[in-house]
Amino acid sequence: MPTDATGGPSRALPALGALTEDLSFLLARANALALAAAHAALAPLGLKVRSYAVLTLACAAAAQTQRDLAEILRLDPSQIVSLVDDLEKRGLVQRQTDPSDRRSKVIAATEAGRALHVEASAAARRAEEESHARLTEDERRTLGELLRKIAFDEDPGSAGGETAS
Amino acid sequence: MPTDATGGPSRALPALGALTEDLSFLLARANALALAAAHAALAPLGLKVRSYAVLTLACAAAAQTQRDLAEILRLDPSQIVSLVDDLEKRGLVQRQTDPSDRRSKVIAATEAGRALHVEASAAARRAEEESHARLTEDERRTLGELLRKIAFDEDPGSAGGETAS
DNA sequence: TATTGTTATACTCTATAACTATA
DNA sequence: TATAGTTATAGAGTATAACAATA
Repeated sequence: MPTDATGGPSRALPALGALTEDLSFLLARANALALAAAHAALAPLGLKVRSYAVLTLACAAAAQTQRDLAEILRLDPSQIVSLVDDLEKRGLVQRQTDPSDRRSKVIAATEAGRALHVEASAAARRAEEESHARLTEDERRTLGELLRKIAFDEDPGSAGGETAS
Repeated sequence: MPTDATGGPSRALPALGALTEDLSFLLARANALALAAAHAALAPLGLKVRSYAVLTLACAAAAQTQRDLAEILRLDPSQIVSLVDDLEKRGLVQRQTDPSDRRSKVIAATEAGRALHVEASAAARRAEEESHARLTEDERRTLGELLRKIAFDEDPGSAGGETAS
């Protein structure tokens, strides 16, 4: 029934031992919790975290090709296809052939897509609020800074180009 | 090629926009990075993050049944079976029928298992060191505290029993 | 020849339900 | 009857390779 090597809330766990000190374990668990909350919040709108991310980018100011989306979301281009397929079938986004390079397709949100995104965005925020309820505004800012260092500020000198999983 | 809605290191991404402010997005991305580093570090030892976690618990002081492992790792008991199967075939852990309740099986690490765990633990630590390189000792402690609040300290009054994903 | 989007395929992971043996 | 472990199966998710259209 559970999914990730992480998961649920409180309920005293047996003998977790040193694991509660392990940053990677905590990261995985916190992420699973936030992910679960987001999924639950988006489900009523017919969205998953992935499709919500695509819709979000489609609503962004700058137009993005599918290739862009794949890079931003670190997904394979072939996975973007099915995500966009689904959103397009539901009239939430449109594929527009880029005139300057007719191989590329720019993904643009429709009016309906933008409307749904407003709702979805609010739902996602509520979910985040729920899973981060124990953090003060200050703590959230701090957490953001620290996570950004791990997620983005990697030393350019070190690792080559890790591929997730 | 990529996997998670997150992933790789630096390399300036196009138009990430407000996403860099989104705690959930940062959490997912940081986790994917740490996970990827751990997987890469453990692979040469024939372990994945999951099997390493099981081996770690099998090496712990307190004896754990498969049911315990399932709860701690938030995995379904049926998934524990195949993880333990694999480790047992390789002579790293043993299933011992609990005399006090012959339905249960306690998972215990063998000598070989403990030896491998020492190596694996070091590899995991090196991987963590790599993905958290930009954090000072102080920052890591802070990050741990904040993540623990999200991962464990959930308000007992709120959520019932979310199931990851 | 290289690249974008697409399709197809295999493989892993996850979710469920049933079965057995014990209690 | 309830629980621990097991098995089986269906569905997501992921990884790869190939293909058509365009550059």
